[in-house]
Amino acid sequence: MVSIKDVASQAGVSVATVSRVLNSKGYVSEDTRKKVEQAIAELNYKPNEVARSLFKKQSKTIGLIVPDITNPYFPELARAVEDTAAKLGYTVILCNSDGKTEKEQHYLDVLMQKYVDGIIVSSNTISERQIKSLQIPFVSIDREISKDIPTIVVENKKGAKLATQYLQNKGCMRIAHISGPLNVVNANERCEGYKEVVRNEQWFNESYIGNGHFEMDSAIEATLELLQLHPEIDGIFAANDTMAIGAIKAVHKIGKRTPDDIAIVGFDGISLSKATTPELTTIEQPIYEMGEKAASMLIEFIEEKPVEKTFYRLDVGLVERESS
Amino acid sequence: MVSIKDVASQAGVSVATVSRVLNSKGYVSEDTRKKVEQAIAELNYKPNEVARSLFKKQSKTIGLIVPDITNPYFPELARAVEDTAAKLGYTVILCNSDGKTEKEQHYLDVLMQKYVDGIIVSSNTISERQIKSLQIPFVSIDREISKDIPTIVVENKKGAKLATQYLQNKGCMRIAHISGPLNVVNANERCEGYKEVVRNEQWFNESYIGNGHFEMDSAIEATLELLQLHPEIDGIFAANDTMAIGAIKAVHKIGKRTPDDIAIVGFDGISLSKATTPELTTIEQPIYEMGEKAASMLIEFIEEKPVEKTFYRLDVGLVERESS
DNA sequence: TTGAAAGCGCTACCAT
DNA sequence: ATGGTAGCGCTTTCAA
Repeated sequence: MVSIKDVASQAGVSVATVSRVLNSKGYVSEDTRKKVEQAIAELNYKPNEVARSLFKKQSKTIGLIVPDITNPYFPELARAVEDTAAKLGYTVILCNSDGKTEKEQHYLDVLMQKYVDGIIVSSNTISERQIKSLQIPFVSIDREISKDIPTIVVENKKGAKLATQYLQNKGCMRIAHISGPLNVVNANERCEGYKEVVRNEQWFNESYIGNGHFEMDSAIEATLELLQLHPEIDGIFAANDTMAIGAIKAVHKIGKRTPDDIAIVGFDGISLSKATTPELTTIEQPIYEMGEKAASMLIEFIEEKPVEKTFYRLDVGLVERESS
Repeated sequence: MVSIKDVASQAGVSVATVSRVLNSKGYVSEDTRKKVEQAIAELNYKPNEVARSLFKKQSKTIGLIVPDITNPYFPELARAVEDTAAKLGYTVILCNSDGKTEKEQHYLDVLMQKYVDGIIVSSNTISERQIKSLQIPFVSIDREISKDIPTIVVENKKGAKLATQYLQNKGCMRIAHISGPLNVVNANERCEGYKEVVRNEQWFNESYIGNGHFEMDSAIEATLELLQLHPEIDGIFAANDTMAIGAIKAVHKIGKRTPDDIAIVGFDGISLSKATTPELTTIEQPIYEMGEKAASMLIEFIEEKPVEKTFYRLDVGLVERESS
């Protein structure tokens, strides 16, 4: 690799001068700048970012910790983060935590050692203390950890109400809910939204809520149980799209039809939801926008630019398709 | 951040000694090692990887360039790469190229500046010359660039033949193909495999091949055209799962049924293929294994360990589900 | 067995 | 306007 020294001698100047033209900082005469630029071009010189990082104590790199990039919600998020970071001159290190505290802590350590300039995390187990002790810019996405931590989330409760009311308006008389793990804030909020709508219905009781883990198999199982217990169910609101797809499968399995016998609504608006038959009616999150916002906010922190707001609760909307 | 100096003075030794215990290299008496380790623990010292990188000229980081992480094929691949890299002490920088040469070149430059130790790329546009000029370990995945470049691909042709023959065995009399972009090697191989099976059928001619771009909308369009031109088609082999899903939708749209009227087989085995109704019969690639292999091979190169083989063509298999 | 010091490539301060 | 040089945190000779 050609270094700044090579450029300096090639151009017949000192490394200090080369550094100046590199960073457009300090006085450089037009003439010498030309010479240096030519030398750079001739040698195809690219400054060594590692050396820069060591000196500047920042690396133009951010870390992104997600539970599992294989979960269809996260690729779009990751893409948005990467796009935005790249646009602003940053690079992103991807980490999969599987939602496990040890893995998260491990990655946090590794990222700190690599001098990343900031971190975006989607986690329910990480604590405010843990984050604060890092002492670097941080954004929590899709999960609310503390009002004190910059956060991007969506209107979970509102979305859940929207979904449930929509099902009511469609004429559903018995609406069940398949929840996510209730210790996860967003799953809990979605469940609350559902309950708020049906709580006062005379038919309602807690047995209309089945528990899933945000993935398909658990939802199939939950749906099957629900339908056995309450054959009169004619509408299901699932706490995410993957589970809604599981619900569709379960309904199909016992020979009923979607939406004719049972209408189904999901949550998230992952691209998968357009690929199923019937296409899924869902509460759409602005996933790309969330990633974009998280990255740009993080980088504003990093570059110490003024940040107007540090807590975003983005809006969601109903996308009506064929499953309802 | 606490540095090696802090540890040294805390332990009452020189930085050289601390470095020795850090790397278990050179002589250190049991006694002083204990002292140093204690100091490290007390101060919760973590060596600065950037400084290490600068000296060692390697960063324990690898780059992963994919066209688009949002394409359902790549998350699983990325996960495998990340898992394997993490296990071996490496970190991965994710880059989305959209298959564009400029973006690829840009990321290649950036990754070089960051001193990544190696790069894994999925690309059709990148050239052997480009790669060779990088002078760092490199693995091409899912795309064959040159016999000279370490590569992980699958038996595309064999898989395509498998799919087409299977459709024949299922009793299909007129089997169409929806190809990917034919300038992409794997799309071309899959098309060749299909042709090899049907070429000698009396009904066959090139108009049974529709062109898609490996994504859903193009496949819907292609299928609609194909079906209009040849209403007698009773089997479709799509060059990837996303397009197969598009085909299912198109078939559904014109009121025919899958698999009763038209059987459909895809290619890839992405997790999406299990989520559709009907579930997709497909030629399954060992995606995770490919990512795993790519990462471990790359790291073997990086660490200059002996590598037995540098070109893997992994096997594929038919997974029979409901769409056929 | 340990320490002093050079040097990885770069930036920024201080001279000139 | 330009150059010399210290120093970012670490590893690795070389000497002691």
